[in-house]
Amino acid sequence: MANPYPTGWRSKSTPFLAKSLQVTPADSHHGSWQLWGSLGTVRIFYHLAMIVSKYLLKTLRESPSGAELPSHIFLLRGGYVKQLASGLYSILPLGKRVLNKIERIIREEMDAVEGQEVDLPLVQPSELWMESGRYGAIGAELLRFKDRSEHHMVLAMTHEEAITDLARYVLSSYKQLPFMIWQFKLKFRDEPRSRGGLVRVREFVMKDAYSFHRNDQDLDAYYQRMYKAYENIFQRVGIKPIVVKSDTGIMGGKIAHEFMLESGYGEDYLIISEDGSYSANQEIAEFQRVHAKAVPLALEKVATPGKQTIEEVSTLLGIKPEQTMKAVMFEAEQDKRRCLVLALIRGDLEVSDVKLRNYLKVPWLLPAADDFIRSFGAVPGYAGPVGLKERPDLLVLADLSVSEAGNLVGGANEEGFHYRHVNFLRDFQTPHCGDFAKAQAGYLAPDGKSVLRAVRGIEIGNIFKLGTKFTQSMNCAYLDEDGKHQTPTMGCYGIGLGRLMAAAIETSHDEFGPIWPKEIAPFHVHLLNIGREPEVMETCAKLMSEWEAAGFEVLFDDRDERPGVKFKDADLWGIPLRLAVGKKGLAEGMVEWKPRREKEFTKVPIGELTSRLREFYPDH
RNA sequence: CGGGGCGUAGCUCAGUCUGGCUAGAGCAUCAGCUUUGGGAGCUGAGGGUCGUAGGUUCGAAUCCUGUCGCCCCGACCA
Repeated sequence: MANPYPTGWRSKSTPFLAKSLQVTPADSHHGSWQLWGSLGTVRIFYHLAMIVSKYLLKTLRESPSGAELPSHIFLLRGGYVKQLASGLYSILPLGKRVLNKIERIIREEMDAVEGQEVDLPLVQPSELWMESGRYGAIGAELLRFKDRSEHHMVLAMTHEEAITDLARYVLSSYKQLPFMIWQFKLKFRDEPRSRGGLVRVREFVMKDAYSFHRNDQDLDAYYQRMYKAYENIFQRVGIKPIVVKSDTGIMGGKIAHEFMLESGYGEDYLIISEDGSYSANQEIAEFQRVHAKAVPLALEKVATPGKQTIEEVSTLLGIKPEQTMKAVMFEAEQDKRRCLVLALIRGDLEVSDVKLRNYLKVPWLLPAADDFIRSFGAVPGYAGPVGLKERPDLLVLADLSVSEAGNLVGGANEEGFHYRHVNFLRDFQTPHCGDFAKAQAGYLAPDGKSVLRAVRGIEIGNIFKLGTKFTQSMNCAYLDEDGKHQTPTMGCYGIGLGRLMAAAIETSHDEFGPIWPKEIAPFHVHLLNIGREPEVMETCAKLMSEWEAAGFEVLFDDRDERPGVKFKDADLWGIPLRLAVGKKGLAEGMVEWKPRREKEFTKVPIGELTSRLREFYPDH
């Protein structure tokens, strides 16, 4: 370059600035910038180093209205993301760097379990989803539309169908099994309500992995390896998840685990035993019922005029709610027939509709309409199982709290009357007895050895033994040693990247901003100058180029801002190490060394910085 | 989908109840000067069809109706 000071002469009164720091585009073909100093030219490559004055980000002094979670506030204030619409976020360069780091970690862990990375379409033909049966089973969350040639299409909310389609194309022999295919891929879910910044969004990138196996034993073994891989991933991003058993829902699988971050903002309720031996999502959590065995007394009708709720009835009769029986009624469709579901449960417990749905194998349950209830001879408010005529479309389900207890007060199916001393088998029967109750804090753990407590959690990943749900419905098969067609069994494993980034902040922040774990911080080093003296700027330029050459990622805050502004932004950017170069320190040959996690800085001789850096990042 | 709240400058908000001059402040941005260790000071500048459509009125950010958007609680969530 002929002219070392081509543009941007800042100030007539401080011409030395132009010599100390002048940033211009380098040879435009190299996508880099050059810093001029008396040392000569320093070329800066974007992927390794960045100078703040050229970086596309914007920090906010105040948090935008509506942001409540620390992760939401800091991601917006720090310039990591920007909201475009409800549940839709633009990722800015700084946020993208964090996501890239997360991707790198996940890719390494997927490699370690022999995953093969692919990329499948977001837009998919509806036929594919009809084939698996999910087109009808999923509601408005699945976005459906027509393309210009009137083909029915969907935006994929997950990729089981597409992956099974790929698997049935490539898979022919047992010799190919097992294998695992995975991708980082956009998902779209038309959520009824997005919330909490990146915690629940409508469009997001997910790492989704799918494994194919000859049998359940092989799937079980691989599932365990994936479980371990997930533990590695979360540990590396600085998160300590609670792992819970979870609902397998209409996916039809067998076993699933969710990796949850405990958080008061979480959408899921987790049930955990005090001794730590049991944990499950509340949807499916089990517990041990406590009930007194009693000698059945004679059935007795009592007048309870106007008393419909458990509370009213038990108060009137002077008994405890646990001596009553509640009948909760739903409508469901089973075998294409509209059915009345009469769920019986002890008065003090609550019905879990997830458990009901899973037992009945139906996708939905609706509260039953009054006239529908009456058509079965039951009376809303006074409904009970006693005296109801058996019908094929009447499904009576008895929770263990009812079938194993006795002498309960239940509805008489007559306006204003209940029965005392209702007993299972003697007064009513049903083959459908089981666990249909929602577990609550304070109940006994399934093993009876400790008490359950409830915490809220954010789901940050799941692993799922799918079984043959997709391979069967979509006709994915292979030939075994005997030349016979066999259906492979599947597992699927997901992690939402944006949510993971938010979860990392939820786990690690202070009042000023995030404290990024070393492995996912957007940069390794945050370098900043205090004062604009030539020697300060030159030292910064020299250090930057030295570290860049050593492979460290450096963010240099070269702005002509007051130290306070730079420190505040440094906190907001949360880079693990902040190094400040100022005239005073420089006079002693020192630079200020401040890990983000610590309150105070220490002074380090300039000559030792690079070796200290290597100690700070031993894995680098 | 039910309940609640909010839409005024890039961001945070005042003004709306009780209609009335050219629609305001702080922060941010641009220019200049000063300043330089935890979000500086002064001077000046740019930036808003007050979400949108209609209505009432001599006159609407303000009152009425519709509509769109955003947030929170609940329902929902492979």
